[in-house]
Amino acid sequence: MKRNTWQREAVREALTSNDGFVSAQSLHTGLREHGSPIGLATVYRALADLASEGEADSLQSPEGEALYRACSTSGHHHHLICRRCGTTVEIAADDVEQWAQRVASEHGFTDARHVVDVFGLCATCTALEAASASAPPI
Amino acid sequence: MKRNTWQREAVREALTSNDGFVSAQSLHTGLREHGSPIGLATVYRALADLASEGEADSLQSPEGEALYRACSTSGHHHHLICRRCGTTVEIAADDVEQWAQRVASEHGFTDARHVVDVFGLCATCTALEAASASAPPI
DNA sequence: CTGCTTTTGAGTATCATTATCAATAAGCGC
DNA sequence: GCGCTTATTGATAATGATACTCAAAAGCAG
Ligand SMILES: [Mn+2]
Ligand SMILES: [Mn+2]
Ligand SMILES: [Zn+2]
Ligand SMILES: [Zn+2]
Repeated sequence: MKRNTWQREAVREALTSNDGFVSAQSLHTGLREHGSPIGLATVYRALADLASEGEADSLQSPEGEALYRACSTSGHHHHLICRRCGTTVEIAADDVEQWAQRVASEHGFTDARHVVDVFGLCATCTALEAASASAPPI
Repeated sequence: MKRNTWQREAVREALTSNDGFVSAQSLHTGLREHGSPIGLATVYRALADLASEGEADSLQSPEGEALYRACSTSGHHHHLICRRCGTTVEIAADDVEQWAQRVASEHGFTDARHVVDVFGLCATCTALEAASASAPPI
């Protein structure tokens, strides 16, 4: 049977209290910095579990690192992610769902899944970027 | 200046003669098996160059490995990929382009890029799958 | 051809992720 | 509460992809 441990709960909470996507590594570092003695392997396992149970969403960063997030929307959805700060907006996209399904079957493909993510700079990071770009060097 | 070497050409050819997405590792293994003494680091460098020059497309496999392909379409496009054999179909998706752009700006995001890939089983692999599933064990 | 400079590649380093496995601790019946 | 069974943990090692190092090799302008 599946047992309840403070470790799993700690990972769940850390994910929930974070509003953007995070990597297993950074989540582990964060927990440690807050005094938790949780092990790295356990964080990886907990995240994999949460993801397989549908409690967390995961995606590959453009650099290839796996990122996780506790999403509020329960059904299938996609994400708009700030590539600087990780801030994430959940987005529904019925049109895209249908498009993906149609395009696959039109070419004889079955069992189609899709990866649809939008990466950009959130409003805050856009402002910061502009400020630092126009700021004169010392 | 950029020099021409048989290594870069070998990678370009290997990519072109392959109709699906391939990883740097498997491309290197393939070249070696055909007698080429090309080095692994060179394959990585050549693929990175081809990708940055727009001669190759790249994406992250669901497992996080970088895959490359020499695409016939020159402009921006997406892919329908067989997760078993790698066979790839290039697909245009104007609707999705506009959707991505709109969704980003609606939320104040700037400099938006998107990742849109469809993975499935091509017709051939679907048939093979069905055959092996119904085939009685010895 | 010569000389300068880029490119190569074997080896090493890095970094994320997974596997090991002995020690620990849930949850169960009592 | 008390053991007992067994899932879970975590330090550590293993794996695997990718990047770096640097001396040797090879383009190419003159
Ligand atoms: Mn979708
Ligand atoms: Mn697009
Ligand atoms: Zn941001
Ligand atoms: Zn196939």
